[in-house]
Amino acid sequence: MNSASNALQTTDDSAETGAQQIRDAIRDAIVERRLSPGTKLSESDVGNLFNVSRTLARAALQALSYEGLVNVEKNRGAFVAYPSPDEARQIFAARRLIEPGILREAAARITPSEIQHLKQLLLEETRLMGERGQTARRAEIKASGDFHLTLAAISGNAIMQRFMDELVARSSLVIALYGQSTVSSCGHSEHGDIVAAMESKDLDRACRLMLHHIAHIEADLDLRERRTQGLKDAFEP
Amino acid sequence: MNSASNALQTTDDSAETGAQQIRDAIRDAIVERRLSPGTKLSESDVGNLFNVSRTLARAALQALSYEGLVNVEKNRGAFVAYPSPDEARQIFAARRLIEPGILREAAARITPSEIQHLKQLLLEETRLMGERGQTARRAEIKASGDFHLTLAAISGNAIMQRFMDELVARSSLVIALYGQSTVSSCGHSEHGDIVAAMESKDLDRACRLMLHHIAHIEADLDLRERRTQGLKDAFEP
DNA sequence: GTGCAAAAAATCGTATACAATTTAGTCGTC
DNA sequence: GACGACTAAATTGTATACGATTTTTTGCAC
Repeated sequence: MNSASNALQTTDDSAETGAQQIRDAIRDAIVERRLSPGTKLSESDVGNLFNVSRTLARAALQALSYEGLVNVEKNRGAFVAYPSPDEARQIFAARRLIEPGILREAAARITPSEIQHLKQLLLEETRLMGERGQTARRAEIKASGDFHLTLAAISGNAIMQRFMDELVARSSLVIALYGQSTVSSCGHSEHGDIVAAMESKDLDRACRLMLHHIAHIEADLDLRERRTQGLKDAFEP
Repeated sequence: MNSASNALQTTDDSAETGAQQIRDAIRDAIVERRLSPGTKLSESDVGNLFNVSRTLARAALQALSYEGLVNVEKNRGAFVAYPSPDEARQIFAARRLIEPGILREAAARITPSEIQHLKQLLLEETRLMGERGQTARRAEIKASGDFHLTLAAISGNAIMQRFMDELVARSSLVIALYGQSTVSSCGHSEHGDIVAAMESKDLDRACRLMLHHIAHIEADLDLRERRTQGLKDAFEP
C-alpha cells in the first residue's frame, strides 16, 4: 500500500552483485577518511584487493566517479577526489539550496516513530562526541552525515535522497581536506535544535537553523588552495 | 585566474572515449523520444549498433542507469526507464524544490550576454512552436529543457547543473509517458515571463513564475498507471 | 488442446587476453 | 654532470571467451 517501498530503494532486488559491493566498500573507506584525497586507485590493485578481476574494479571506480568521489582521468587512472576550494563552495551552496526544502517535506511527512529514530541518532551522536580515538571520530563523522541523510529519507523523495547521498559524501571529503577544528565537524547540538523545531511544527525556524548549521560547518573550513594541489596543477596542467 | 574553468566541466579533457559517446547517443535518443520507455536495450544489440564490444555497451548502459534513464535488472538486461506515476511526482517535486534556488543564484550572477543568450533560446523556442512535424516537436521538447539547463549553467554551480541535467532528462521521459496535451509540453510564454522578471530584478516574482511554470507542466500530466505497465508486471513480476 | 518438465537458446556476469597509451628508466651525447 | 631520445615496464582501453542465469522452445503426459 505504501508506495515508499518502491521509492526508498533505487535498485529493485539485491545488489547488482560484485561491483556494487566493491563500490560501497571503497565509498565507505573514502567517507571515513581511510583513503586520503588524491590517492591513486589502480584498477589492478583494487581488483587484487577484493579478489576480483579488473573488470569489476573498473566498474566500481566508474560508479564512484559518477558520485564525484573519484576522478578518473583518461589513460591515467582513478584517484580519490581532491575537491578544489571552488568545488567545496559549490557543494555547500548546493546543500544550502536543497536542505531547507528537504526539511520542509520531511517535516510534513514525519511520523512519531521517525522522530524517535532521529532522536536516537542524536543520542548516538552525542555519545560519540564524548569518546576519544580515531575510530570514534570516524563514527562521529558518519553519524553526523546520517542525520542529514535520514532527513532526506523521511522526505520520501528518492531522487533528493540520492542527491543528498552524494552531497554528504563529498562534504566529508571537503571537511577532511579543509576542516580546521579538531573537534566535531558537524556541530554541537544544532541537530537537536532542528529536531526540536520540527517537533514544535515551527518550520521556518527549523529551516533557519538548518541554514545556520550548514553555514557553521562551512565557516570551519579554510578554503585555501592546498600545496599538493598547486604542485599537481603545476606539473600536469 | 578563474577557477571556474576547473569547475564547469566534470571531466578534464575530452570524452572518456567510446563509452561516453555511446552513452550520449542513447541518452539523446531517449530524451528525444526515439526510444520508447520500456524498450529493451540488449548489450549485444547496443554493441553491434555502435560497432563496439559488449564491454563498452555495458559501460554506457550502466552510466545511463546512474542517471535514471535506464533500469538495469540483474541477469535480465537494461530497459529504457519507465517512470511510475510516483517517480514522476518525485521528479517534479525535486524540480519544485531545486529550481527556485537555481533561479536566484542565476539571477545574481547573470551577465548581459547571458541574458541575450536566454532571449535567443526563447526566440528559437517560439519558432519551433509554430512549426509542424515530429522533428519540430522533438526539437521543441529539447529547447524547452535547454532553457532550464541554461539557467542552471548560469547559476555557476556545476553540481546543481548536473542534478538539473538528470531531472530535465527524466522529465522528458515522464512527459512522453503521461503528457496529455498534444501541443507544447513546456508552456506558452512562461519562459519569457521568467526572463522578464529576472531582467527587472524581481526575484520573488521570477520564483513564483517558475513554480507556477513547473506546476503547469505537471498539471498537463495524467498520472494514472499505464496498462502496458500493468500487463508487463502481470507477466514478469 | 492444455499443462508441466526438461532441454536449448539467448543474455547477462565475470575473467582473461591483447592493443594502445602513459610512465619510468637507461643510454648516449654535449 | 645535465639534458634529450630511445627502450622497457606498468597501466589503462577494448575485445573476446567462458560460466551462470534467465527465457524460450520442445516434448510428453493427461
